[in-house]
Amino acid sequence: MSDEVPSQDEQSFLAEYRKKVYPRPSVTVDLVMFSMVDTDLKVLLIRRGAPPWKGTWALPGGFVDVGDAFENQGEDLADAAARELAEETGLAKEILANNRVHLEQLYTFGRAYRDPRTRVISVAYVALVPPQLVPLVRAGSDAAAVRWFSMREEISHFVRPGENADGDALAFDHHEILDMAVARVRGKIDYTSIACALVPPTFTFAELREVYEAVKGDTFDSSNFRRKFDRMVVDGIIEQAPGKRTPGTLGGRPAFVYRFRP
Amino acid sequence: MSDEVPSQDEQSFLAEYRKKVYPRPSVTVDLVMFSMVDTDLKVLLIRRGAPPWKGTWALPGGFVDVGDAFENQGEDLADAAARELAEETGLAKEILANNRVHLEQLYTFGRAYRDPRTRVISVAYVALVPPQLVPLVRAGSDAAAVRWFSMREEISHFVRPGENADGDALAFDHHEILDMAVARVRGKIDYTSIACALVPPTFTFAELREVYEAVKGDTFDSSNFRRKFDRMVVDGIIEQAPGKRTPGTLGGRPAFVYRFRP
DNA sequence: TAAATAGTGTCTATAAGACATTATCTC
DNA sequence: GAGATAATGTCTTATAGACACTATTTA
Repeated sequence: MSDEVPSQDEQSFLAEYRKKVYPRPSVTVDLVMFSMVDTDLKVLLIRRGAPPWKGTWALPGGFVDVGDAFENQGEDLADAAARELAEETGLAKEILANNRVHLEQLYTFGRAYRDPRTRVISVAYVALVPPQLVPLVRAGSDAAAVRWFSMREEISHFVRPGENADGDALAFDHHEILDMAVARVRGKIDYTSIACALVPPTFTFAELREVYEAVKGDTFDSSNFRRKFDRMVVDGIIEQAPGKRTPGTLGGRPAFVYRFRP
Repeated sequence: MSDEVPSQDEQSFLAEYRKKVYPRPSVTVDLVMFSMVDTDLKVLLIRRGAPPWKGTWALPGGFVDVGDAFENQGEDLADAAARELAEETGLAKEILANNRVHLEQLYTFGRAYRDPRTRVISVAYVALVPPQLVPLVRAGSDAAAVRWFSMREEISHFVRPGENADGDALAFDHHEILDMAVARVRGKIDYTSIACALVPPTFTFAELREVYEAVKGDTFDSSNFRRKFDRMVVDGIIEQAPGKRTPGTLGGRPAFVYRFRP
């Protein structure tokens, strides 16, 4: 080896670099998928068909495809989340393309030993699924079953790890992820229009209000909520659609119908 | 092999699992460290001493230690961020322990090919560094230099990738990370007390107002801002400290001094 | 007409912006 | 006293909660 060190350009550095391999974590995306059924906020859980936590309810998710990690670096994180969403629900691409699903990154959970298999760092995403897709969801390949759980009635019965109580727990640290997801949606519903991702393509004032009430876990005064609703109309977020919709079975004044503005 | 499949318990599954190895990404933490110097919001950048992007300014950061990824799963993400903060600034543990630094996870950036070396997924953290630590920061081992850049005067001169203009760019996708960090702090300063992480241990009304003005990039009416300030006092977030502080060089009425409540 | 749901009007309390005024220091 | 900065007072407007009221449908 000569004393003269050749100026190592980035090309040759790259070739060198790829020879060294340090231990790396696995990276997954986990999905907190919310939707509305009747007047309830629901979250989609899968029953795990394989260890670890076999047989327990968990958030859907899967590994991010990173190709060979060098020449082919694989898929983006948001693409991985969208792919998992399609796979775990069995919803076809065309259906998802025609029914806009709100998808946003939530937080990254990477505590050591959160997965016994190996170091797993999980990037969690929140998905808001329009309610017309709920009946179409089927168990994907990895899961023994999928089910929509009521946040109000059912999720509260799951215990958190460390709570010395009866009842089932969610797999891994998924209760923590779910808690943060609810907090995110609750926070953002006040100053964004994400609620619109949880109503059908056309909806009434009352239907939008039900979304707010389900998310916030509280009731909204009809008159005051209409101020918020009217602001959305004048701001051009929503607009009136043709026709009216007759409420419940026992009569009542038909309501105007609205839709999103594209 | 017999027809009878032994019921595979989680223990044996684990042993099996570890034999298989799929390609994995590298995971890093990147830090957006903000502080105040005079009346300016500053961000700490390092000049990269090694390829890729050698010689360009970048956010400090480094790889997450994942141990061997199996029996030893390494450090938590927040611990990695805290460790990098200490390493890149040269600040001793004791100093950091005595000067509370606000550290929160921002977002995870994982676009394919964002790093030419290999697939790198970066968990970005925002750190708010109290101003008394600014003079103590020295270049860490990995960096050729560190410098606090004024968000108002200097960062605006860096171009974003794709902008066909003169001027330097930040390394990787760090401009995107920085943009999101500013947006996060700007948003949270309104409804949290994070501004308190950017003032000295004792501070005046005017000093806290300067933090708000630097973060928001706007001026605040003194009288109206005092309402916010008074609310923090009655809410018990801050309290009056003994003594007064004489302002600028040319006289003026001395101001009351405040501190955080523990 | 009763029950049910949709939609309107109004009073009040709170918070925020604009701006005028008083107070206390140094030189 | 002049200049400088700190602290207070007040008027107006915007927004949110509480609640009373009117409107339109079915059975």
